[in-house]
Amino acid sequence: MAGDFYSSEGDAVLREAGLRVTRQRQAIVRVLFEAEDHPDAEQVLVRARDKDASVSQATAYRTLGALADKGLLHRHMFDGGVTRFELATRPHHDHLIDVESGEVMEFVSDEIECLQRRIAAEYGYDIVAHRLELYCKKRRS
Amino acid sequence: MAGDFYSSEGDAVLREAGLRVTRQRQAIVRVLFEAEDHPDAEQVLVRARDKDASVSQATAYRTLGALADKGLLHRHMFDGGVTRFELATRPHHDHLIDVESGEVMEFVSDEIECLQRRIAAEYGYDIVAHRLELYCKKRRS
DNA sequence: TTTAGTGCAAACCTTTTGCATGGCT
DNA sequence: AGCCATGCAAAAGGTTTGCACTAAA
Repeated sequence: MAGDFYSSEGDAVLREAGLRVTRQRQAIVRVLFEAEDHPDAEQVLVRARDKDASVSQATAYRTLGALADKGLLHRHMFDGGVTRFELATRPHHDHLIDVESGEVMEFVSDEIECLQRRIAAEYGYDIVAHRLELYCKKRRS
Repeated sequence: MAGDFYSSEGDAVLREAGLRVTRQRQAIVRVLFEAEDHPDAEQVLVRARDKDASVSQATAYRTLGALADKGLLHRHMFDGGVTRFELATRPHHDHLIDVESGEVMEFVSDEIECLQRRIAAEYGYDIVAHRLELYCKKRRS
């Protein structure tokens, strides 16, 4: 049931990207739909192999790259070193990272979005994309 | 004259980091003081060799890494793939990147800084660091 | 003199790619 | 059938590290 749902959703994403629907890609996209975190390629690979053991590293990277290039997936590099992925179908948000636990939270601020556009405009620019990350420590008071 | 100035400033930075003052490191730090852009390790290396041909790749990476770890240098990963450096002694600012020319501009917005702190506080957090990058295209109107 | 820094080259790690085979459409 | 996708393994690109030697303190 849940599997069917994700599977169909996933197939749609793949077709939208102009990619053929293969077992391996279905496994990868399902992992992305089920992910509640921001997995990197290695984690996606491991989880996808749980669904279909035949998924190779090359296919994981190629599929993630293709989906990201088509704009269906967002790439993040929170720490540096590893690229993390997130479905672009999710509503826009920025990230708050707990530097002690590594937990990543999401937030939205229309005020900040608005200020960003104003700043870009002052320089004569239009924003194509932006990245806002807050690295934080839990307040102990 | 200018050389002496930068040299002294550089020596101070190195001592502050608890590092020994060597010719190679002096060359590297001077490059950072003179840089008006956000060079990556490779660029720092090339420019440093211009001042002292004996600077090796290993020393460039080791020195940049040590200074960054000590907080005297900021690391950026604007595009993904390459780490770029910037002296931390410079006043705080965020970045606006022209995606067509690659040019990096700097800006400050007290309003945004303030909103960020407020958002973190809502989650019970204090901001340790943040990253705000606006990827933009020149407005053609 | 002691201890940290250096260059060189090899090792690392994540990501990409060439190639022959396999499988959507 | 045709063309795209796959797995494997090798390559690439940036960064790190082991080691014997050199130089700052």
